[in-house]
Amino acid sequence: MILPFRERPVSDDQKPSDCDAADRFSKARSERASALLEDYTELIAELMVEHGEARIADIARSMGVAHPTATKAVARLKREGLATSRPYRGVFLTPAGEAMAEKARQRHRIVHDLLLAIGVPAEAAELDAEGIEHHVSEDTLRAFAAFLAAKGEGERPID
Amino acid sequence: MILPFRERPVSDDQKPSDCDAADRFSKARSERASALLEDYTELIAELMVEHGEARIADIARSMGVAHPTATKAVARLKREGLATSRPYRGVFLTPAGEAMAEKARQRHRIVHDLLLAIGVPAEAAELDAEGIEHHVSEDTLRAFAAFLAAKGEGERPID
DNA sequence: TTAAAAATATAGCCTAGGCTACATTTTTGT
DNA sequence: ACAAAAATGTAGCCTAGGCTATATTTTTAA
Repeated sequence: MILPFRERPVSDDQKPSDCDAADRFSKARSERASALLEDYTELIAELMVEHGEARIADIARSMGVAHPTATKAVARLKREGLATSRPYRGVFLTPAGEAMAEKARQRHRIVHDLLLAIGVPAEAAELDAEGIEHHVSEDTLRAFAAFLAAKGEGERPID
Repeated sequence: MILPFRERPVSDDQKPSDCDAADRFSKARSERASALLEDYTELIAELMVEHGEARIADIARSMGVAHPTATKAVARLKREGLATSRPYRGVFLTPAGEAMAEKARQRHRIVHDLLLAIGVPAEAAELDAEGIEHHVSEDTLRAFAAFLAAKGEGERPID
């Protein structure tokens, strides 16, 4: 016999520390949704530095997608006020886009360094950081940075 | 002037350790795609243990989605051979589904423990583990486990 | 300078994963 | 036993994010 959810004894439901599974899953879902935008802004910023411009073809190649997919993504970036572009010209980040890219870059670096500090092989750290970075909250990031600082690996002269 | 990608000087392109950005992004994308299936199998397994059955309503509530969304997800689980169900009855995991749930549970626990060991606040560890777990490779998981073992926190009597 | 090549745009299709609204079946309680 | 409530199913809509195919514009090179 199944009781309606709210009438079930609380202790039977979840541990007190488990602040409702729905919250965790919702958070993870919304992070997944914004992950792509962060990836694109981060990549565009990187291309600007490396090549002086960010072309659709380069973006598509680096993201590993067909160019119409990159075009669509850029359209969404523009819609969200993160980028600008004009037909047949490169893509540029707005200040908001730059800010997002910079935050992503920092988070990526810290996550990557932490994985290395934990003893994760370099190649795995490289690959996994990309997925993990989008799910690291401010609190967690702070803890990572503190851990790195304590290990004396907080500074990286070359990036 | 922009050269076609393949003709650009390699050193200008990316660092040698950067085994093509496209690979990283593709990996992250495919992980995002399977993350939901893992979440559902993990949740269904948990509901089976806690309530003796996994109803659509409970699944939807715990995932924080409307029930038709849960129904669709279950349909996909069935299509992929991870679950079975009959109209107006609960959902059951196949052996493949059980295996996926068990792997997810293990990964979740190790990631969660690692975050705590690093010094992440309990609440943040709880929330972030949900998103992070899907992006942790076997190599990285092994490194996490080794780190925990070295810190003497590999064992957790209660789970 | 002009034809070929490369880059970009656009149209149209697909799947996943959300949602609401509404129909149907089970379960519950009197 | 049966009406009300709860659970489930189903239809249909939306957006994101993939893709291919085809048109158009820029760039390159002969």
